[in-house]
Amino acid sequence: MKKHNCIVGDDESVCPKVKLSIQDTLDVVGGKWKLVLISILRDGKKRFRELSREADISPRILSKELQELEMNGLVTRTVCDTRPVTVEYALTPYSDTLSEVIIAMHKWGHEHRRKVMEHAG
Amino acid sequence: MKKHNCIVGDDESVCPKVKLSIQDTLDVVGGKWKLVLISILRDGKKRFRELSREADISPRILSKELQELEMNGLVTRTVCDTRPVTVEYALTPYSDTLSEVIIAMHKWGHEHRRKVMEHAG
DNA sequence: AATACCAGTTACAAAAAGGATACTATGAAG
DNA sequence: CTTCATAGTATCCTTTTTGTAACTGGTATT
Repeated sequence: MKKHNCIVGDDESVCPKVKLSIQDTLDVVGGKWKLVLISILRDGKKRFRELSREADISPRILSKELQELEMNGLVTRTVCDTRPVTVEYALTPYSDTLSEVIIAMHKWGHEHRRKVMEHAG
Repeated sequence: MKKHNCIVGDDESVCPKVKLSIQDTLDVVGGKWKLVLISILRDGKKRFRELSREADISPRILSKELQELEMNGLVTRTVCDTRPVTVEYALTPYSDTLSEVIIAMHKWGHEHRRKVMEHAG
C-alpha cells in the first residue's frame, strides 16, 4: 500500500480529499497516546512525571510521543530553573485548532459507553 | 500500563473522564484504517473490492477492519444475489453519530495541510 | 556516604499491525 | 477446459508499536 503523499495532482477518484485529510490528521495525532496527552494537557501544563502518572504511560513512550508533538508544533517543552530541574509541557495556541476533534471524540466516547452499558445492563 | 477498564468507581484524579472517553473512542475507531473506511462509505455503500481499491488496503487487513466495524455496529455486510456473488458494505444509522468526529478530523487535516504547505512554499 | 527525586535514555522483548503472495470457492463467459 | 471476476482466507514475513527494567546524570536531603 503506497504512501498517500499526493500533495497535488492526484487522481481524485483513487485518493479523494476526505480520505487524504483524515490520513493527514492521523499522521499527526493518530496512535494510542497523542490525543490522550493533549486532552490531559488541556487542563494546564504538566511536568514529565505528572504526565507519565496521569496518562499511565511509561517514560520511554511518553518521551517519544512528546517529541513528536513538539515537532508538530502542538506542545512546548520548557526547562524550569528549579532544583531538581523540572520540565514543563504545555499546549501551544496551535493545538487549540484540535479542540473540535478532541471534543467530538470525548463526546462520542462518552455516549458510546452509555449505550454499551445500557445494552449490557 | 493497565487497561482502562474502569467503568465505575474509578479514581477521577488518576483516570479522568476525558481521558477515558477518548480512549473508548480510540478503542472503536482508532488505528490506521477505520475512520478512513467510514469516511469512504459516507459516499454510499461499496463492495469489498471497491473498498480495497479506494482505500488502497490489502484484502487481509480490509477484511479484519470490516469485521471489527461490523461487530461495533458501525457497518452492515450484505451478500447480494448476483453472479458472481457480491458483498455490499454500508454504514449503519449508528455510524452517523461519528459525523462530528469525522468532519472535525477532515477539516483539521485539510487546514493543517494548508499550513504546512504555505510554511514549506 | 546513602537515599531520593527529577527527566529522561538504553537495551531488550513482546505484541500488534501491515504487507506480499498465493490460495479457496463460486459461477459465468469464451 | 481455460479464463475471468467475485469475496475473501491462509501463510509467511517485515515493520512498527508498545512495554519492562535497568540505568545515567544532576541536585538535594539526611
